[in-house]
Amino acid sequence: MGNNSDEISEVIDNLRRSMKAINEYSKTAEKETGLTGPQLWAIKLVAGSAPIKVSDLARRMYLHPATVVGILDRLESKGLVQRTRSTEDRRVVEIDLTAQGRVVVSQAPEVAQGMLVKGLESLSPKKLSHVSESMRDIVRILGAEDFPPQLLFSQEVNLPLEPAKKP
Amino acid sequence: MGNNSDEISEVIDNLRRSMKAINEYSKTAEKETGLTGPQLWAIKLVAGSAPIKVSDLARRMYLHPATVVGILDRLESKGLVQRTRSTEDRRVVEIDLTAQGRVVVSQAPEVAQGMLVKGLESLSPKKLSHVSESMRDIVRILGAEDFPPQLLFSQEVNLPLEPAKKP
DNA sequence: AAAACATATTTGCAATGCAAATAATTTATT
DNA sequence: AATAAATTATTTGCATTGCAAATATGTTTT
Repeated sequence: MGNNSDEISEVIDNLRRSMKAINEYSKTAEKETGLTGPQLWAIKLVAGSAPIKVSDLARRMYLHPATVVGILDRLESKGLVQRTRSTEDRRVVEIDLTAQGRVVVSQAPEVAQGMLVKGLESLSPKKLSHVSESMRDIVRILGAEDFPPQLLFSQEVNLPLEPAKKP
Repeated sequence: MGNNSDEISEVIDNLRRSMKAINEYSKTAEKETGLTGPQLWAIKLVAGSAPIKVSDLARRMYLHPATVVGILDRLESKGLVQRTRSTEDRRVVEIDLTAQGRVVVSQAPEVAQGMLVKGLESLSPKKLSHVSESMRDIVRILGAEDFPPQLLFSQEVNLPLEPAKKP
């Protein structure tokens, strides 16, 4: 170490800045939609793969089912989601968006993701590949290769961890 | 857009993975120290610049003073910090570490930061400069250049936003 | 049929976080 | 000097997140 030290601490600062910025933008989205972060996250996940079981939703959010039940209670009381007990397996509850919920989701900004997509698209291919490689380095350093991505702008990521339903 | 799309979504995934990893490590640190994230954060800030006023601490944590008071209550009841009312300005309360608090801070792992420092140090200078530049790009994309870094391993960052005390 | 398992929920708890009100003190204004 | 205004920390009240443990109901396995 020695003269790298400034560059290193700059990288870490910038990582923290990015995290803070992403969280801030998510806070802005909260204000615009009237939903809290977890609520927004949950409703977007629902929007992406409705109908979804409570347990699956909890799995994707890495939260305890009891926590998700609370979040769903609040979303339901705002009229944004609805629960229906499955007829196939009467233990499970399927979560769906209401019409109002669809409106909210469609208007909810995806600010951080949106900015990132737009900004990254504007980079030269060379620069983009540097960024891409750098993020891989950071992920490797953090030993986070196996962390599943959490909340994405594309719908077909984040497959459920459970086996598919039976025929 | 088009064929960049995979690379872009990979960057975003990796950014999220990193954030998640950093948060997870902070959770681990919580378990080891018996302190919650905000408590650990607060006590480290105190350690870095004790004695510190409540209002300064709140400013540095970007939290409402009332919130910080609650955190300090819990740290104080664990015997890790102590409050002393300033004699110069009897409105202000100075926060200090207790001996026990110093022990906790000295043993508290800085996992995420530690791993990053170590990992970044092991990169070749060329790679490090790519990483460094890439993080600058991301910060610029997010418009986060002016976000102050929050929680650093070095003590002399994060200067208070208030004017210096008068002579 | 009984035991084991799975699913969602309820209850009870602790912590974060804010806003508004309050008490004490200092600074500014008249 | 007296009053008004501003600052500092705190208290109170509230909503939310988050978990663990217990419960109710239903399904699968033995």
